[in-house]
Amino acid sequence: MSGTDDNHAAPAATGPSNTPGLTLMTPAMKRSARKVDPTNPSDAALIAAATKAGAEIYDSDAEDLPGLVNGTNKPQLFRNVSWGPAATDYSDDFPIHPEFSQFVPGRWERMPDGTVVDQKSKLIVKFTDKKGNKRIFANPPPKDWNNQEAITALNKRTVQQVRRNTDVRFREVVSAYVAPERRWILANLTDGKPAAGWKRFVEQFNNKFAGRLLPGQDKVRPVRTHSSLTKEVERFGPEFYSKGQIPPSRS
DNA sequence: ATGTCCATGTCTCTGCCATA
DNA sequence: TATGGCAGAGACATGGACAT
Repeated sequence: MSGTDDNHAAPAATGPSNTPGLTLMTPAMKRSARKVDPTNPSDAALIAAATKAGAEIYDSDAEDLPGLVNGTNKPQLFRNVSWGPAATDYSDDFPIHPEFSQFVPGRWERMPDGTVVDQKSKLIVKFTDKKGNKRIFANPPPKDWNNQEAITALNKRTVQQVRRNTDVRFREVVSAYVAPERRWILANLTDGKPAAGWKRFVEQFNNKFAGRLLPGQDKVRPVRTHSSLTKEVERFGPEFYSKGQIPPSRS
């Protein structure tokens, strides 16, 4: 993590397990690392040294427009602002592969270089879509930047905008558990738990499946983590595994 | 066309417990 | 008491379905 910024979000090579034609934009930092804690003195100092995004996005101090924001199911969570000139400025850069790091709770986000930036500037999303058209999406700001429900809704909306209109993706497609994997899980559970502990269970599962091509499948099975397997069992234990059955798999 | 919901998989935080 | 590994639970992301 030293020296120059070779860890900016960048178009990563589309991995072998990724859908062809799509570009994977990996976030430079994990969510937890990007969160900023104003309570922490060193973070507070960073915030004090940073500059807030200005009225070109919207005037934060101006009165909101009357009425609730349109275009959202949760208008209580968002401000109905009057957008600044940036929302209609087509002279900017409109990348084909837009970068986007999901909003984190709090107004500020930590960057790879250690500084913090105002997430307000991420509300206006600009890119060139798959048809070559310049697009601008102005997503209303949350009333409370610390409200995770608002942040989640904002992230979902923004990511959909990118996903529907560009070939950029932010995470590799995950593959669902298939029947042979689930049969193995069922066969190796005792009273809903692995007899020899989860660690062993995960190892054995991956020895059996990870990297293998199963009959009727076109892709190699992925490595599963502890969390993935315990969640699978937690989710389907009561209705299926504990009754000696496996959950239905599609395909 | 676009916002949200649903189902599902993964990441992350927290607490427990054995041991140093 | 401090530490490290592990398990459980909750947060949250994704693609597709659904709604308007």
